[in-house]
Amino acid sequence: MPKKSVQRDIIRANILHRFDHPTAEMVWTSVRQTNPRVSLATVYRNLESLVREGEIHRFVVPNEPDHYDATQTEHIHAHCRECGQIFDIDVKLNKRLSERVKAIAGVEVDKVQLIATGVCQKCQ
Amino acid sequence: MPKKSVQRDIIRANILHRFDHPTAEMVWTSVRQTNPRVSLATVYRNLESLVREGEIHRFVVPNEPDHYDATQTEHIHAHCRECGQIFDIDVKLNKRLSERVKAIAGVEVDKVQLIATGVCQKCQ
DNA sequence: TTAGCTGCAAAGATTTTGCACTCTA
DNA sequence: TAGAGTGCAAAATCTTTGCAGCTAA
Repeated sequence: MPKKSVQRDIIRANILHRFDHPTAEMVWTSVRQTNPRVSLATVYRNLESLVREGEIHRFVVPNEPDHYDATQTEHIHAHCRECGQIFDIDVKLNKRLSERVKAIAGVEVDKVQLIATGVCQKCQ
Repeated sequence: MPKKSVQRDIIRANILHRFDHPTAEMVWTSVRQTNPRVSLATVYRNLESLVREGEIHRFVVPNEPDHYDATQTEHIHAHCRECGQIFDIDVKLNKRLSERVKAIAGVEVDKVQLIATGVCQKCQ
């Protein structure tokens, strides 16, 4: 169990209460508005800690730093390469897919990330 | 059209003739065995150029540098976090999925990347 | 000849880590 | 008060870029 800390509470509250899928730096920017002394390293450390505990997820985006996601239901991401916005798409494929991967490649899958890249309506 | 160059031919041949999904550095290591003077920057530049021309694809892997892939048929990747090996899984989901993303989020998708992370048989 | 490539080194971008200090349990 | 968390700066990692020289067209 991580020890309680002011910074941890702030960072945790921030990521849990927003609906975009911020990068560490985005969380940092937001957190600093009320708590200017929080360092980016602390944001990274606490986000990683929340990932370890399963409260949030970290995912890769092409040509971008990693993003974090507090949504717990199964879904995939669409990413607009123009404005950077990330959209949740409610698609369930983990179970069947994991079975298939296990059968074909022998890999015991514990994490599936799907990212669809394109251009959103506003940016077209 | 890119201009012909010895380095380009070597790098292109290397990535097209291997079946793993190497990172730029892996291509570099391989290429240097026969051509020690090729620089890593040139490998990156030529791989990017091949991506632009559609001969290969570049894809993200969690906690790893980007990988490149010469396979042209639609598929997804399974990644062993222990040994780093990447497996191709023949799964078609682009078309239906892209339609869904378009309908729900309004994103015109041109690239779908799915990566399933876990532990392979050998590493279990 | 000249526009594009290359190697090298440096810069950029992202993320992690060492260390001295602070705070929680 | 011991151990964990923090800020800061430095290091680590991956990738791109500036520049002077080389090469293909």
